[in-house]
Amino acid sequence: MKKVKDIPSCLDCTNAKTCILKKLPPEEMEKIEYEKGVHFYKKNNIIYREGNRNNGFYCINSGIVKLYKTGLEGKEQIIRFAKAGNIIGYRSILSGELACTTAKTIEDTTACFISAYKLTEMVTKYPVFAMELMKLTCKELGESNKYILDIAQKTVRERLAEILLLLIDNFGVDSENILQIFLTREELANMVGTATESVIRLLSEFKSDNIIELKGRKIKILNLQQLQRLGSY
Amino acid sequence: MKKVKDIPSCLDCTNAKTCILKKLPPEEMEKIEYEKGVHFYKKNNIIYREGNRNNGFYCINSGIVKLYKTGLEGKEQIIRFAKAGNIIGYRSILSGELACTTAKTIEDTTACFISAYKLTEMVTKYPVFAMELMKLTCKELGESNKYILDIAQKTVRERLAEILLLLIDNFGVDSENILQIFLTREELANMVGTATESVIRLLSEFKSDNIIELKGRKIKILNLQQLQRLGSY
DNA sequence: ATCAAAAGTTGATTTTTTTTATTTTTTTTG
DNA sequence: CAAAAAAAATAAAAAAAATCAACTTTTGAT
Repeated sequence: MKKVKDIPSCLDCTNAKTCILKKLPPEEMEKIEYEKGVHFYKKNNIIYREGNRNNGFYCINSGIVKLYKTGLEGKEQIIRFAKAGNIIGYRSILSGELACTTAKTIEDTTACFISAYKLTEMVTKYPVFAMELMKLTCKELGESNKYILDIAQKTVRERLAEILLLLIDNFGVDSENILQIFLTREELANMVGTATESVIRLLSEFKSDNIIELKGRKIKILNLQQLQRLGSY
Repeated sequence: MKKVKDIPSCLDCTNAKTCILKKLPPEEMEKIEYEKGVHFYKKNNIIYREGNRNNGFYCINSGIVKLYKTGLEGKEQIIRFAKAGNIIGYRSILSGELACTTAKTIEDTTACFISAYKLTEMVTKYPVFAMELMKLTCKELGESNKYILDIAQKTVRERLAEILLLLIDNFGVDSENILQIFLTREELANMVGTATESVIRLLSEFKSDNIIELKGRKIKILNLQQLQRLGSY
């Protein structure tokens, strides 16, 4: 007897450790189970757009989403990535503003959709959840503030090193020390806040300094310590 | 019959319109009245330091505070300003982290101090307050994210124009169109994220383009429209 | 498998911005 | 009020990064 696979259930979600929804009491979890929607997105699809009014938020079940703002002439500035267990799209609901970023998948992604109404209800009804969500938001705010400092004061080289370290932290490396997120050079540039050519050039430099090894979009970390020195992490 | 002046009371605080504490029920306001501390700071004094563990937050009663991160070689990056009616220092309490910025007065300032314990109590007990605080945090997050885009993609000239517009929004102009916050060129540079000399040069340019007029730290706005065009606001 | 499009690479050039150095002005304070 | 300190202004040189242009490789769709 086989259960309908692929449709994620909050109750036995494998992202339980990191997911904020687990801070809700079990009876509430069950209710959400009925009310939520489950959405599938192919790679490179937009979940919501900067400027939209979100009427709900998303809990990533699997896949990776990039959150970016669009600048003049359409250049993307990646603000952060979201992976399994993370929530996205809640900021604008809580602030009563329009979405400040566009959310686009960079891998096939499954996400649960929970309505804005439900979110405010959860915050109002469950102080533990409210505190936890507040904690999450405040951490994000701290990270954004750090980002401001970095972009304002560090060189492109330092920032690239730091971004690589951040990605290692976030997505880890496999047994061969290969970073487990595969971004285009352009996406890396859009994180660092620089031109694609600059990223290419610097990656080559890191390679000739034996800090990394490149194979297409795969980045193998050869010398973490030196990378940390470069990013003054 | 004269009351003790200078000691601000939440109950008849003149910043009532903007202050988040006003979202608490009256009986709670009265309690805070007894429990809070009132602190006075001279110009250029530090309220708390980046890396500190804050055991409370501050509600600015009068004055202006700059919140900045310190980068390599001690260069400040101003993240935002706080004025009467704003609260500072709450982020690290809620995230359980260390303070991510230093708070320093740029004018004589009076601030009320409320303990971390009280803050969590307020969030847990009063959903309306919790929602309002969440809203505030999420707005701040949106602003920080916008800042990232600007610093990453705009030129120094555009950023300076935009910072001036932001300051006008925040602190207003008097009847003579003079911006009502008086920053050093260095502080402006620390907001824009550039060298002091660049700010000086660009301000001179703005002046010769009849966009602004300078008299020491006083900046008179002559052509708001053109400033907006420059900052693509 | 082939073709077109997208992504990646490289070198040369130009622009922007920072740094350094020096002078002038303003502000502070004894 | 005057000396000292801090801030502002200006110019020139150096460095960092962006842009431009040409070309190669990879990827995805038919």
